[in-house]
Amino acid sequence: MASDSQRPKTPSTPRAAQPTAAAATPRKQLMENEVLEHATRLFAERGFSGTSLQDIATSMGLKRPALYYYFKSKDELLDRLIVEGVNGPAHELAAIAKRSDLGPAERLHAITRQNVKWVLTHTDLFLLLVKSESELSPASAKKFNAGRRDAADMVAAVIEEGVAAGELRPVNTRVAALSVFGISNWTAWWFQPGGDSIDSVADQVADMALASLQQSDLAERQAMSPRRAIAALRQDLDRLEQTLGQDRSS
Amino acid sequence: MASDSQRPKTPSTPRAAQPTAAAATPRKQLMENEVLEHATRLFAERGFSGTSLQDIATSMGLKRPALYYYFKSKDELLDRLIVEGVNGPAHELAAIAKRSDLGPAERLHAITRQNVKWVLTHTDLFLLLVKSESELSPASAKKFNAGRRDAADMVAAVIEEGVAAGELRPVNTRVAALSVFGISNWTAWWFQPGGDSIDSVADQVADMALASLQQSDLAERQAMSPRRAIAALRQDLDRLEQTLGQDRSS
DNA sequence: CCTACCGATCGGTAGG
DNA sequence: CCTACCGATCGGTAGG
Repeated sequence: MASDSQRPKTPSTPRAAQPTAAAATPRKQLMENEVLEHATRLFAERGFSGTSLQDIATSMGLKRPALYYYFKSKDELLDRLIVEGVNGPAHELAAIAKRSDLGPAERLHAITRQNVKWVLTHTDLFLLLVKSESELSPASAKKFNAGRRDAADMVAAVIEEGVAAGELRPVNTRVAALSVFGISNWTAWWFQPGGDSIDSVADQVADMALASLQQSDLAERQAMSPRRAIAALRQDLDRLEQTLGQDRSS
Repeated sequence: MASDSQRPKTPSTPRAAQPTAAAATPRKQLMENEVLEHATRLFAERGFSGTSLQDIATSMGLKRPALYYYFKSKDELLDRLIVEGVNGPAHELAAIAKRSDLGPAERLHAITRQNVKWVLTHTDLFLLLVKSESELSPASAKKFNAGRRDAADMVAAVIEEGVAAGELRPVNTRVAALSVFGISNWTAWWFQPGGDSIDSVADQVADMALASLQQSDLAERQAMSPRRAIAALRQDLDRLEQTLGQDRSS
């Protein structure tokens, strides 16, 4: 076997610092990730069809055929990215939806917040997904659509629960859920790294999403039991007392 | 001058049924629009780079070079569509923003409603704009960005006014305005012609957009004058009376 | 609005 | 990971 001067020799004892099988081919894995990152950025900017493998190779200082050492085809490259984009946010959102320590309104807020944060920390991948949806392989398109549907169903279920609990307004849950995704996802098009932080934007957008569906005090009072109406009156009196307390002459 | 057998002769009296100069070349104009429509649909589906002139020609039953009888280049075709997409909704939105018969909250609702209706009646053109932004000529990109900025500024100004009037919550007006566009624009990705009507969806989304920024009764009461606090108390009493009236035994 | 043609570039492969 | 090459397709033009 000819020695490869480019590749540093690994220690002769195979068990040294290799906890997983994935670490067996570190060099190739590293380059693979490098290709994926460059491809994500370029596909997001110019679209899948608008980006040639030549573009990707040039951006990495490689010749185009070198990419075939890591990927079978341009389509496989895209499919790899799609899987990443579909599976990435799903688990975190599902985990929030299941939390029993939060009411439905609180979960809706947390989900929106998390969704915005994911979009803004994976903007290239997100824009790539949205722009290249029509160019996916049939298998990837199926996964992509299933992931989108599951996410919408999950949010719709939380909203449904919130409506039943009287925390949210009675609405078309499908329209409401998709609108929550709309307000979240659109951040990808306008967020500027120089201005508000990702956390700040996520908070503001989550506040708006929750407020857009929250039961107003007025509507709540209109459907109120006598006992709760009296409690509300007491609150109003407290508030009035406070207001007058600030200006005793009135 | 050689006569053109393809073009039907116009009546010798030039004032007959020709109100505008645009009607002078009806045949070519008609075909031009036909090309634009097919191009819009295909560009929206597969993107600008993902659609060849061959695709467009085939979809119209023409050979590819025939398209050059109507357009100088593929880029000119795109630019023509961009202008349509940028100028289309701008006037209507600006008109609503200026209406003095409506309060700022009402104007925000009307603007959102109109925006959703435009997106859902021009979905192909809208998706084309969003997907092909990076492939625009420098001149078109400039117009496109200016149009987007103007629209956001206009909505931000209405929101600012609503905050000053106490109708809307104090928020970052830029984030709020862009979020209103987010909830509106995203309808392009999920609206299904079979379900709720465009008007119904536009109403629901506008309700959510307004609610997302509307001053809650609670916050309003907290900043209330004694006179208004007493009025609110009276309303609460009315409501309590009504509730008890439905069940005199309690 | 067509046929015939152009150079450039595309994704992908052979062979090392 | 490179050089050299493949057929296919791209946008655009000549000439009618």
